[in-house]
Amino acid sequence: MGWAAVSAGEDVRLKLVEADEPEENDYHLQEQVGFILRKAHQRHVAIFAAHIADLTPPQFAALAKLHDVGETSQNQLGTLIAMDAATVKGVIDRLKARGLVELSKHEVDKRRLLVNLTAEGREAIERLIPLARDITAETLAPLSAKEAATFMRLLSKLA
Amino acid sequence: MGWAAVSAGEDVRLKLVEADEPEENDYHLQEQVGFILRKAHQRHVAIFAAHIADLTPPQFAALAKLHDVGETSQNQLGTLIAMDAATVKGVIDRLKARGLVELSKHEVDKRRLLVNLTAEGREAIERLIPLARDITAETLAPLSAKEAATFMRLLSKLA
DNA sequence: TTGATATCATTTGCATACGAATGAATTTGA
DNA sequence: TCAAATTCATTCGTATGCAAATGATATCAA
Repeated sequence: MGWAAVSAGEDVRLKLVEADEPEENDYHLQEQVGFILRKAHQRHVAIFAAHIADLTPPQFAALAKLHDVGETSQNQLGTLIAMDAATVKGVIDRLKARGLVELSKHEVDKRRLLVNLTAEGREAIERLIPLARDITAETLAPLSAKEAATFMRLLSKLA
Repeated sequence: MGWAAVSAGEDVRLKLVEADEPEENDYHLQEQVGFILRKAHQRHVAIFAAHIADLTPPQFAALAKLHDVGETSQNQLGTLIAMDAATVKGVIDRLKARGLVELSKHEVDKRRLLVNLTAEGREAIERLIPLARDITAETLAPLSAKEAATFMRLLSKLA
């Protein structure tokens, strides 16, 4: 440590600080919620990829939400799956290129771009939803059922 | 829905399924741990950006870890902050371009690229760490102290 | 010793993710 | 009604994030 060479003077300062406040002087990155949140998300994405190789989580989210609510505008879909306009455009473009969704213009409001599942897209999402349940289960596997319920409740408060 | 035209027959099927298993037939994206994890992470990144505008969370993580452990190889740093080799290279390149880290070759092992904080980088991270504590606090603000402790414990199990 | 492995770093390609700027269309309000 | 504000979508630029391929170097093992 840097203060070893001048330990006498520095020691006094450190002791005073510690006497004033019980606060930890060190900063431990691995204890910060943002860092752990990022790692937990990484782990989940890896689990997802192991179960569903041909779709990313955002792509799955778009299909699942379309399956849930039916035809919507691209922007509205983005709101529903927490993606900004630029991001959702890319996701939808790739799903369209693969024939899983189709686009059409809104009859009345000419600004809107309507997105809908194709038959193939519907078949795909209905086939994948059971796998998604497995993904959720595997992600939460390190927790007991009670812990998982607590975790989901608290995580929801932060999202 | 496709079964509307044959609703009578489908209704029977659905009821039988529900009788067999108490399982929920609907799939609710907003209840899946991966989706909420992604949103919680998004919220944290937004809070981070509001407090520290000129650095991203990964860049901060790199500086904070370098401050903690001192000079290391680029790959080793990546391991410590949970980034693969390709990602950490980009982060370090940008920090180097801003004069916050400096690179050097390992004397013995010529494969390794050593990374270290510059004086400016050290000054920056020491100035920012108090803000990072605020970021952690604000991210966890929706939870009580007890809930936050529980959450951190459970989240760590998933990371 | 040397051939097979393993490690470190780089590069390429693809996929989010978001701020900011832009343009078209719609809605609002004086 | 019509100008201002808003909404929807697109585009650009920047920054992760990871798989896969490659090259250089180091280590291991027969």
